[in-house]
Amino acid sequence: MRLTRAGEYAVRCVLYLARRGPGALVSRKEVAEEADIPGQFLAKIAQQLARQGIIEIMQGAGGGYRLSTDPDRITMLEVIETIIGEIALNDCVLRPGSCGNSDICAVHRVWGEAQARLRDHLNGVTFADLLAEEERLRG
Amino acid sequence: MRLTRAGEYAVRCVLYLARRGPGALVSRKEVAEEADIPGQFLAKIAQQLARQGIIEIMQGAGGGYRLSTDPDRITMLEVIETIIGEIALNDCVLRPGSCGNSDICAVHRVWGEAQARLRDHLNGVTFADLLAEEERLRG
DNA sequence: ACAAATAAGATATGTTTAGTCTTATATCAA
DNA sequence: TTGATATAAGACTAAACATATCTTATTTGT
Repeated sequence: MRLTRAGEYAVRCVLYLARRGPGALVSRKEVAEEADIPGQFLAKIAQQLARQGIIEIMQGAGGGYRLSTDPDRITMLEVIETIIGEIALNDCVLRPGSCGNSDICAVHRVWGEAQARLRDHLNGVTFADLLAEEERLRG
Repeated sequence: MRLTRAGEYAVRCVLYLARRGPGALVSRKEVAEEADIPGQFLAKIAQQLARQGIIEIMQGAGGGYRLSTDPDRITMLEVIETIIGEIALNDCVLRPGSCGNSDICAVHRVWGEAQARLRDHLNGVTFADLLAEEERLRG
């Protein structure tokens, strides 16, 4: 896998919305400026997050973005995989067909295990955790 | 990070050499054919592995590749990082300077931890382990 | 109706990956 | 010492992907 810029922006976007409070409606402009994300690019990313149900997008004047649910119910894994697809460390793990002998491939197993651990780890981190950690780091 | 094709080929190459026995000198042609790696591309990869001291390259007629040491002293992490550089899940973890506020960045910490775990895991797998696992899967 | 805001598709642009081509060099054997 | 075999190394190419930006349309509030 690889955390692309887009994935990083998605995390920043959700984290910023979480900081502004669960119910806050925040304009794209504000998110883009404060989280340092190119505006139009953010629009694309936000659309994916909205399709996934992580955020809600309000159109028209006074519109903007808002978290769909509480930060403690949004995990880093969810946000990242929404943007970059399922985390896969190599092709043959994600698509067994691409590795001719995946049944008898010992390497395959190692990658599968590493991938599972990584996903588990990221799935255990919510945006509420990130907010709490931020508090701790600042305070 | 991302396991590139080159990284995958490197693993296959070392694994094939390990299978043929620690002292075996194997031609590039044989490795390329048996491990299904484009010949010229394998040459590049082998050169990197040789520079790192993982394999030895014998030039000239009758030349080829050979493991420099026992399979139980070569880890997957070593082989992979020889080819793709240090495993990094995102930029700001590898280069703290690229994240403006890495000191107070909670996300940063999560990535750092995930990265450390992944590297530890891959560092714990040697090519002797892979051979043993292959035996087990075949048997 | 107008202004503010996002939606969505088309279009660059740059970087990386993956691989090939070519020329040079090294080694062995006859 | 010549020819065949084999790798070394750098230049080059093609395709894929990432990272946007541009343009036009649509939605919403006043």
